Amino acid sequence: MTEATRRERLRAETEREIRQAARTLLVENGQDAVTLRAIARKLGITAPALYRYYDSHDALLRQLCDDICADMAAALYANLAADTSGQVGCKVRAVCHAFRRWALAHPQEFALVFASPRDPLGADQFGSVFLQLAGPLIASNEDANHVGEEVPAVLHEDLVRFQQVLRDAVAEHGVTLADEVLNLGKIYHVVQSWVRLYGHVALEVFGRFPFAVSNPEPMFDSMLDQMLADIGFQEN
Amino acid sequence: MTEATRRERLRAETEREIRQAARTLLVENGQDAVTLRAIARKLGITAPALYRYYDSHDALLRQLCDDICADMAAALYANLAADTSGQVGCKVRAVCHAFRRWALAHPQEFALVFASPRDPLGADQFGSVFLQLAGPLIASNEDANHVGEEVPAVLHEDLVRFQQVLRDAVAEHGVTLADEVLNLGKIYHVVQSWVRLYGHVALEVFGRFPFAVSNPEPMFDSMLDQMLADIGFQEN
DNA sequence: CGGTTTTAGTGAACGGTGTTTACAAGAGTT
DNA sequence: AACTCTTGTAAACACCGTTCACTAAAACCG
Repeated sequence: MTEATRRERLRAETEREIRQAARTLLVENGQDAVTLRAIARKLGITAPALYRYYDSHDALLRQLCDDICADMAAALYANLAADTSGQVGCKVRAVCHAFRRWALAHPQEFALVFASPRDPLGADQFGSVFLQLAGPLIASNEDANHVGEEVPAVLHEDLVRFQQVLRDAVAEHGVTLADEVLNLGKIYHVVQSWVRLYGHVALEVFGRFPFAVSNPEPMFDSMLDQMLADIGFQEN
Repeated sequence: MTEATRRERLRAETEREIRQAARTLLVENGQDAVTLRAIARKLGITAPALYRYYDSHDALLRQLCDDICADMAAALYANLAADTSGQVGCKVRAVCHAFRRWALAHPQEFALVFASPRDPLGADQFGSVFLQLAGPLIASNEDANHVGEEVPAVLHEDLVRFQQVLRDAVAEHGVTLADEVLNLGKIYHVVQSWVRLYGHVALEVFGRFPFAVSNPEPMFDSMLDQMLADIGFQEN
């Protein structure tokens, strides 16, 4: 079964421990606490040994970001699967709520992955995770609304590119979409929804609402209602 | 004139230099480069001397945040004053564009002030700067629209509190607002606008749009159009 | 099996960091 | 002139990322 040699197994195990130690440090003590020496201390080895696994501290942080994204994607998919209502609107709500809950429960991870002026955009990065869900959800809402709705002409080029991204994402799930379903108007509203979703969650996680909000969840719900209405889902 | 003693003047001058050195380091080399020793080097003094001015590295960073906020506020007010159209919609657009331009031109500052999981919310923090502008702008649009519009009851309490914040902000400019003008429906839309504005700008600065956007400005303009329509300003 | 190569880990070192402490020198005050 | 307060220094401590020479064990190979 295990085709790996003994050494490869040990190496994989150590690498797993490194990632887990880094993650624990991030969660419990913040980004600045994720130091090579602290990680090494947790594993009972010395700091230079980590260079056998990662080229630099920065590379290790990048790996950490990828792990976090993967975990969040898994959490979102799990919440999506847990919704058995069959109604698309409910599924969208479930995913959005899961995103908010995850961000609030993992503020350090959210800040690291989301709001650092890092490299332009990794292939397996954050937004793509969320929007790989958007494709199938749109696909399952076959109403061809928003057709012919006015979308500024300057945006067409970018929206068509995004349309292709969504089409590819859906294709991986074995579904092909007609242009009437995935029309530009709807795509535009998806982007707008992403802006609002991210805006609300980031403001809440970073505590940057312009006034004290006693309980932001109803405000989030209210925003979701409007988003879903804009995007063309019938009221729940 | 100068009521300060010689020593007080020197101290104030040194403090000014410290702030400026910190700012330069942040802009030119990123947040990690804002080091006590680097700042001291720029001033030709040693690092421990800085402890005569700030309790800790963290306190200095907090001061830096306040400076940045003040500068951005000044930039926004300048752009507001530069718009002589007299039309409120144009003024709103000017401020929003100024915010986006400032964030894109100062990504390091934006990231530091905006997206670090710091203390809940400083008194002179970011959102408040922007929304101190919102009050007067709303005030100058006397149309009592959105009256009686449905706003979820759970949000009333928070919105009333925010209403008071805006009223106070406007009062500082010597204006008092009637409830019909500053009604809850409009307040709600202001908050929603802040969410969208922040969402777009943060996504753009951090490069977290889910697909490559060739030129995000038209998308921003388009969002502003919809925002202004939602909030009840007549089309420009 | 014996010899060789590859690998994972060590320990010491370099230059960097925030911070504390003891101390010196000048400015201001009486 | 004597005293205090302020502003700076120098040395030290513990930590950081990173490099380098080196060891010991694992894997490979004839």
